[in-house]
Amino acid sequence: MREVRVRFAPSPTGALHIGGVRTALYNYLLARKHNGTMILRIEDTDQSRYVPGAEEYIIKSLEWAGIQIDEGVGKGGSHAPYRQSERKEIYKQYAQKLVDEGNAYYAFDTEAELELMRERLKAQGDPNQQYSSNSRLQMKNSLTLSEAETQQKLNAGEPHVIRFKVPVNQEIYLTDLIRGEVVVNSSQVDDKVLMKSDGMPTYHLANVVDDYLMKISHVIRGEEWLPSAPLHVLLYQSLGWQNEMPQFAHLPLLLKPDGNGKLSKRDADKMGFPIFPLNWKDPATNELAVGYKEVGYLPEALINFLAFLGWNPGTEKEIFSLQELIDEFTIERIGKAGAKFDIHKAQWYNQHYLRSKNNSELASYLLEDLKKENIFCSQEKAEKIAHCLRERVSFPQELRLQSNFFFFAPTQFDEQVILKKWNADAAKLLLAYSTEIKAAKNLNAELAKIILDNTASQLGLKAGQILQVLRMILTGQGSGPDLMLSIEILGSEETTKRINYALQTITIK
RNA sequence: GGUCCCAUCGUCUAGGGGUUAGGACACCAGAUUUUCAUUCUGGUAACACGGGUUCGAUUCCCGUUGGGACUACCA
Repeated sequence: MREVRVRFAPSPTGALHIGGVRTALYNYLLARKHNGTMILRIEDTDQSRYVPGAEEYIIKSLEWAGIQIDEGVGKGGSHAPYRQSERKEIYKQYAQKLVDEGNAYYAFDTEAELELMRERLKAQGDPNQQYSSNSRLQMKNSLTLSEAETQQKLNAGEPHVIRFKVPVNQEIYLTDLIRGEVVVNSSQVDDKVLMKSDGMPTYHLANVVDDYLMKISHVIRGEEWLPSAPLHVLLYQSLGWQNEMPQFAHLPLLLKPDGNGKLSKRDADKMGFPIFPLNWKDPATNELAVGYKEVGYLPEALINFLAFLGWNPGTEKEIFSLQELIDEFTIERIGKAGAKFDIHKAQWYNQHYLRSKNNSELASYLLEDLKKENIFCSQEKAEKIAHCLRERVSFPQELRLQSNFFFFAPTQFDEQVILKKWNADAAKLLLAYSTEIKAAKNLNAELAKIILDNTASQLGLKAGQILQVLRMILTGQGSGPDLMLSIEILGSEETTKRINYALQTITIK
């Protein structure tokens, strides 16, 4: 097997889509598995779609996800530059070579003329109105113009493109690692523009040239590229690189959760889940799209989830660290069918990975959030809170959300709960309990429970009678973490204070 | 419209000529929990359809249907 060199090659037209993260991940897994090289190439040949900040965003996103780049933009390497806009001269050379050898030609057609061509072909009943072997001879290009005319136009600086001269009626064979053999007749391929009139190459030329020059061994990309793969094969052949052609693997698409179609930002917004790894503020609209990171997804959870969208190891194991994914990954086990994106599964992974953290790690999430609100909390207390909340959270932020009553005493109580259980006996027990708790030394959950049971039996009552009320009084909530543990964290002073407040506030009916 | 790709529970998927078609998420029920959550146990639920090939097809082949991608001087 030749040295594995793969690339992730996004264009900086906005934030990195979650599907792009998966593509990057699969590339990365293959590279690491074979001690190969992961390259980041920025495909910024469309100046009109360039979005400032997108490149940095892509790099940061990959970094957060744990996908490491060995070579490329922001990293350097022996095949630099890795930004296509900086490789203009290189593409020009190869385009020239194609023209010189008769595999490409200059075309001077205007947009209006192209439109006219399509209409004409349509009227003729041509099923696909393409600029190709059956129309190129009717157009204004170096195939129809004399050499002198062409040269004259070129010298005059007339706007022009370079088009690929696709061979007539030729079967193009392409082996895809995921889909097997694909055959397409060249008559279905149009004379694609290789060099645009602004002097920039199109994706097709730049991609092939760069993959060749950067010695890419495997092209792993989304299925949306499958239709143009035959064109790329033809390009490799015309450039004489058929023996160095990379292997192709076209990944199944990520589909929207309901209905059908490619997963889009719109769908994600509608269903209420992120589509981008990190927060992204659209510089054009100033609109903020919340990222997976900010919503509280752990990178290891997202990665595990993403890896299983279209790939699986064939065993029943579903929890995989990045390293385990690297060890197990094979292209052969990537599926062919598109995968609907189910955020529930991602949540489940997140919950799993969050729980695998120890109390001190969980505490630091809580502490961080508290700090933003200027709420003081000791490390010890935070860890205790983490301990009693750890089975109840799927996202780090929930630690703060669910622990509010530890920091703020409730001022209002749900009447429904109070009314149901409140009576003279309950009040009596509560008062007695409050007194005992106040006197207790080294109060902990166990002791709080013993005191409650003892107090109740001394009064000939049952602890169960007031538990619900006690919870409401102490936390302001009808449900929550273990009450005795909560009392331990609250401490004897705060606990008695809250009980007494309730006794004063709630009037017995 | 044309070209190409795809098709197992609601979802992600395993499997493969003869299986009680397996797992996970979700959902439902029961148990545990003084609550809720967790946890445990159990349950509902799938081979799109029609033809072949075959002793036998969900699996192989063809077709149909359905879905998707592409069809720009965007990637």
